[in-house]
Amino acid sequence: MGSLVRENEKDMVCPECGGTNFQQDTSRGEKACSSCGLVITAHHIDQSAEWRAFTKEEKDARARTGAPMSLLIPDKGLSTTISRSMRDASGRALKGNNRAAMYRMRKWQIRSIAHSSEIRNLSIALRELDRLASNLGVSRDAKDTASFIYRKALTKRLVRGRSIEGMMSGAVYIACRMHQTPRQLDELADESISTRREIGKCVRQLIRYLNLKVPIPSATNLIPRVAAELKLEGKTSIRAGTIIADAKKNGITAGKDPGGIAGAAIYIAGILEEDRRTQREIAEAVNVTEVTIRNRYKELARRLNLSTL
DNA sequence: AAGACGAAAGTGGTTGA
DNA sequence: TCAACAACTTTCGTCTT
Repeated sequence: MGSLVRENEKDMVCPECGGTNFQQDTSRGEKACSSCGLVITAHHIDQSAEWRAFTKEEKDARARTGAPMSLLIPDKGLSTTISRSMRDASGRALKGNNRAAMYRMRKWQIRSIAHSSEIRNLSIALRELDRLASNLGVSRDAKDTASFIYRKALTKRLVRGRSIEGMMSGAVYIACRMHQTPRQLDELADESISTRREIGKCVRQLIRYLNLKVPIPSATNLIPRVAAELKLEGKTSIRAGTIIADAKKNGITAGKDPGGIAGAAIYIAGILEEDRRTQREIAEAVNVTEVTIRNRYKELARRLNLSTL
């Protein structure tokens, strides 16, 4: 299925303007023409399994058939422990080879327990990832990245002492930024049990200890998603994009909430292109208040000499 | 009546001593 | 660790369409 889609993409031409460049709006599964904004394909549905398996055993274990496995029972009740007393069943001390063998077995057993606890953690975490990704419309690529980040965090023991949900939310947040489809901390916090504050902490930890380089969220990247949400015409979202580009050149955007900038740009573009949205609608879409939209928009209008406003 | 505007006070996060 | 600070929010009264 995947290859088919990719082949079609290669020689795709926009029926509206004949353009050949397309912008992927992964949050909605939409693809839009870069020059006129026409939405070409909507609703790519991911029909593949949300997990990956490399061996038959793994596949069998994860297929959703067969008796349910409870993740709430540690080791599914099958664990055995080897004591460190180094004595046999009748209490005699072990000697020589036996002793060494027992020591090795114990070591491996401990390792396997540690390993299985990671797997348990991961299976909970990946379920959380699925939930977050589908509720937030996160692309498959970003999802993979999030899962990769989480695994790294797990092996580096960063999850210890923090909630799985918070860490996973942080991983998703970072992954989205890396894929140029930023979500806001508030959006994550709405879907997660964790608070915005906790997620923020996790994000900082992840970036610091995994040495991730994460692009700063830019207002530009917010446009496609918001445009889709507000059903803007193509020309309007393009106009908004150029306004933001101008604003960046003039250095007005530094230190400002990208949501506010994007909102203001869209508001202005709406007026200029006769495709108006109310401040309230926009404010809701970009998660800032109307007041912020107003402030940014007045600032933009003044600094960019947009006299028609 | 809905939308836009702006003042004033409050909040959470960053910075620099 | 604390205070200062900028950006943003909340709230609310007023003006405009």
